[in-house]
Amino acid sequence: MSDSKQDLILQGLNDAQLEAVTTTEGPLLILAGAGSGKTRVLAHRIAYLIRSYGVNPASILAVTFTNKAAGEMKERILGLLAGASDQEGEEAQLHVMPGKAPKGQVPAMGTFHSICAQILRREIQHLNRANNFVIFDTLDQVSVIRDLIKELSPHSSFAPRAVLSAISRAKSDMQDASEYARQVDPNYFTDLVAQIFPRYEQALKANEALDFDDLLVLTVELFENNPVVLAKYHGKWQYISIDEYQDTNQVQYRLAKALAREGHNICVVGDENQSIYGFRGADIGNILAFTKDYPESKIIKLEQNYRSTEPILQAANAIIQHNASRSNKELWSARKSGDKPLIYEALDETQEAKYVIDQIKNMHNSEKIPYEQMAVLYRTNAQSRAFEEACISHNIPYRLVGGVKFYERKEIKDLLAFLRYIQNPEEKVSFKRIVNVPPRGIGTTSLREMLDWAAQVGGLKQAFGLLRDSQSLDDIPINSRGKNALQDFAQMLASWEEIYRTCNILELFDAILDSVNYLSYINDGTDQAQDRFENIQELRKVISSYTEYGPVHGLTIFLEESALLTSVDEADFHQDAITLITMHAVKGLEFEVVFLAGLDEGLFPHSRCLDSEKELEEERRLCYVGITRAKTWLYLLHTQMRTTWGETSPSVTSRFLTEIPEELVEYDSFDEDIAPARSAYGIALPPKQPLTSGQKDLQASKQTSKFKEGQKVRHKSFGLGRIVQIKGEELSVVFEKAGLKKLLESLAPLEKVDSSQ
DNA sequence: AGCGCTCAGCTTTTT
DNA sequence: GCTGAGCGCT
Repeated sequence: MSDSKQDLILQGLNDAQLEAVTTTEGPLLILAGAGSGKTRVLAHRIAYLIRSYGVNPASILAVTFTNKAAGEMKERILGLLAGASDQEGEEAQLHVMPGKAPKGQVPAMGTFHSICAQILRREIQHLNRANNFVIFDTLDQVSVIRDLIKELSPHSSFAPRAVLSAISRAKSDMQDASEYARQVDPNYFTDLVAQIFPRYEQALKANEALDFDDLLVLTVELFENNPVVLAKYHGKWQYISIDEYQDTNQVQYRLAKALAREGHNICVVGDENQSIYGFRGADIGNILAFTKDYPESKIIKLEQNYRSTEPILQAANAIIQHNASRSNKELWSARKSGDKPLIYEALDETQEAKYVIDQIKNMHNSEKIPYEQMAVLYRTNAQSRAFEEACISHNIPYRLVGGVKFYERKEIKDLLAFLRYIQNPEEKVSFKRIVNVPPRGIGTTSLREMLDWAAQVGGLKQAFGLLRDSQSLDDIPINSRGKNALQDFAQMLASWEEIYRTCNILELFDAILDSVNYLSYINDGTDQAQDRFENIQELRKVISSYTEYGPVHGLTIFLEESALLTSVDEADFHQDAITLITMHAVKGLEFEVVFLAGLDEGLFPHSRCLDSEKELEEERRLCYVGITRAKTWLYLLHTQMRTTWGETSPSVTSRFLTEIPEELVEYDSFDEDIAPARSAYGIALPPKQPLTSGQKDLQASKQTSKFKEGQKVRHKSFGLGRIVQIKGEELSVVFEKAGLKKLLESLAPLEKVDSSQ
């Protein structure tokens, strides 16, 4: 180890960062504000451990928030160790995941879920479960729960997803079905959940499947009940770091605790102000409890922000000030000068998108900002649509993060189901999906008969064996037509299983495509067919990168990694394109230019969070996360009206916007009384275009009302407000104190207010 | 058995 | 305004 290389690792760090990097022994809590260089610190710290302490890389475990982050950190560390410069602009390597690490000694890195999956793949037999378990994604879970609801409460109208999230919440709090039933407030809904919960767990077991929560829960169970296995991993991982610790839930917390053995070389990094996953059980309490759990722990605060300009930070700080509970860190930036955040009020979401795209074009052409340095952030995935359409019509390249995921598309799920079923022949969700795809004459009746019979003879695998080999098929209780079709299917299965055992995953994939004629099944002559075809080619390309693992193992690794990809992992960051992304998924990323769209009450903060102060504060932290993604330019957007589910209704400016003092922001051509979007209205919607019913109403209303939209008014009891929409007699008015009210013009005690006052 | 049409629910956020 | 479950027709 040369001094110059060690210098490189410590070079360019500020005092606090330096201390964090060189504090290697004992528990360490790093409170790292947004943009304070925590990723850099973590990478340098690991490089330092290896280079200066001679720690074996294989005895280091780093838990990251996405697999992409793990890949990037791995690159950085390798760069540092190789003596390369650690400057920005490293190529992010996609699909670098723990299972695919090159041979040799490397740290274990990945999300909690992917690390646990790997542990369970080796150890789950200690819990009497099958090693070839499949991982159920949300759609698989919903399908199981839908069946159970139908069975247990055929006429109930509860959404499977609501039941699922109740179960998932319980599991991430380490409650099993009976504990849930004991502890929950009984009502009609929770009674149903309590009934479904144990059946759902049984169904998973019967399918030899694990859901996302199981990966964590079972690993904790394994560690807490099996000292020998735990000792093995204690021996393996001496140095542990966990990123985004403020977003760990109860299971993850228990996992971290179990792993940090006597040496307590555990380093956690987090920021209370960026805790945004409370809805899935994350508990800020975990980061606060760290110093209690480890009394000898050291705390280091990183308070210098290297990312954003001071005006952007001021806006972020102004908003977070409104949270009663917040961390007392004061972020500061050396980038003192810069543009203030720019607020723009659009007429509706279409105009909002148009404005954003115009600005993006502008920035790209005149400021020479590459597209990849610009991002549009929003609260809900549904908002992406308007931006996608605007990008398409203005020829702006974009990448959509999240939304309908690649691996959730029908054709991809189909083909994955074939692979999954081959890996695990007892898994019925996949089986049901593929048994009649493409249609081969196995309908609901035959399927039911097959499943019933399989249950009697000891499982699907057994049943298919009998179907192939049996001398007297007459004994098999399936109608003859279905039986023939199932027999043919059994033959196909047998040939795939042979290929599975002897050939690589690509050969298996091609054999399936070929023997079921999947491509011609997909090709129905519609526009979608081409998309589907391309998706299949894309899938084939991904699969071809797993051939090196050989038979059996290649399929296991591929299925595991594809199931555990995060939305950020899935996105292609290689081309110069703007990013469309939710504020949840954007955590950890940064851009020169950030557009925060949809700052309307009910959307952001979301209506479901309005009646709980706790959830409202989480929304505010989400806003803080969004703002602090911006390095140099920040746009804050809201609308006057918005269309959801084909219904147009007036919007109310988000409280988050009004929480920023006026002197900290600027307005884009915003006139106090006549909003700019109104003047753009005529230009943007020439009469040639067909009008929606809402717009027609708006037009019609203009002649009859004595008020104008945008008009300031005073109401006898509600006080000052502004008219946002006129539909005939009905006025929608947003009051400063009372919020949105719908009033009848002929009855409401309303008077115009002079705009000059 | 399989296709196509209609209607309902949907949108918080994610592994 | 979209997806997908369910029903009815062939």
